[in-house]
Amino acid sequence: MSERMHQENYSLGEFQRRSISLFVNAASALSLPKSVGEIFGLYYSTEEPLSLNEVTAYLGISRGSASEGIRWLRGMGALKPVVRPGMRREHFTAETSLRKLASGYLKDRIDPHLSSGQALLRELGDAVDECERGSGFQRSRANQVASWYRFIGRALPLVRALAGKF
Amino acid sequence: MSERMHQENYSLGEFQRRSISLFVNAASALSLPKSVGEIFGLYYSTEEPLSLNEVTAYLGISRGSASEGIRWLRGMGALKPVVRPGMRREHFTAETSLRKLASGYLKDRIDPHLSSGQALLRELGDAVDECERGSGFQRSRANQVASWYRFIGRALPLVRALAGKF
DNA sequence: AAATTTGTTCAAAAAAACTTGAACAAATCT
DNA sequence: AGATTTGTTCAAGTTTTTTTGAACAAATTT
Repeated sequence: MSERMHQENYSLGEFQRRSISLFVNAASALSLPKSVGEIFGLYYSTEEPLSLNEVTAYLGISRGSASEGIRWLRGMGALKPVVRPGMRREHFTAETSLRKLASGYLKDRIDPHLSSGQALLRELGDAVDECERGSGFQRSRANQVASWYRFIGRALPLVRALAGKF
Repeated sequence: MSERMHQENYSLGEFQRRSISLFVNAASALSLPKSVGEIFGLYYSTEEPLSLNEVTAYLGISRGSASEGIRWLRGMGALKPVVRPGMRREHFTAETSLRKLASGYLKDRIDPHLSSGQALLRELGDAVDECERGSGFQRSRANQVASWYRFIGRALPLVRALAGKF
């Protein structure tokens, strides 16, 4: 055969396979794509830094998926670039600080919704005020949601802080 | 036309429209279907208890969606059946206790993943133990994830408790 | 410099999630 | 009872999300 095996059959160990299952489960809990869970699980369970190519070889997923997943994980700070001097290309390792992982996730996936939510909340308040006959019912509901947002605004930093203890 | 308008053209007020936007946004933050956000937004912004039929009339969504969405919301305790005696059918109102809403959500969407995760975590630990040469690396990773799960197991009740203050 | 390896991008394919509407059952009304 | 209203279920249709793979660019090797 004239074809060289351009993608060695990297195979996963027991520990890696189980880590991957664990993080795929976590990804599903957070409504993240399965591939993101697989990729992070692989990094988390592998001591050596890995390149994109190695990820595709280990997981048997396409380059597109791997690229996309790695980009996302890196963007939220779950993968750290490793400077292996003299090494061919970019390699990464898993971030293992729960505080950083949590912050990254919150910043990327929650904060945007939170601020757009606050804008909508303001509009809701305006609607009640302007409308004059802001029936007591509407007024009290608007106040209640506002207090919920205040709660969330305080609870999230608290979670980040607590996560730092681990 | 021999057709009777079997679905009056219920129309939404300003306050309702804005509430709905707000909860659609929240639904998206929680990766819930848009229709669920719409339905809860409608209930939250409407003083009178509503039946499924009224929901479809107000929102212009199909009975299937409404049924599905209401079932889900009721299942997690976000809608309360109202016993309007002498009233045609089941009517509901929005639950407004943040503690109950949060508990319901956590119980329905998080707890299941959490316990399946704990099972997987146990398997991971077993894998490390059995394998004998549970390289220090693997051992320490397994311990770390275990501590994360412990953290989450404590943080969630805390969130529930705090949410009770609102 | 040609050939090879590595990574990115993006259109098309596949899969998953959501919605619709029609058939059905149960309750309510005439 | 017959007709009507209300709600459920589920197969089929639609939309959205995710994955793939091929074309391209940059870096590396020979």
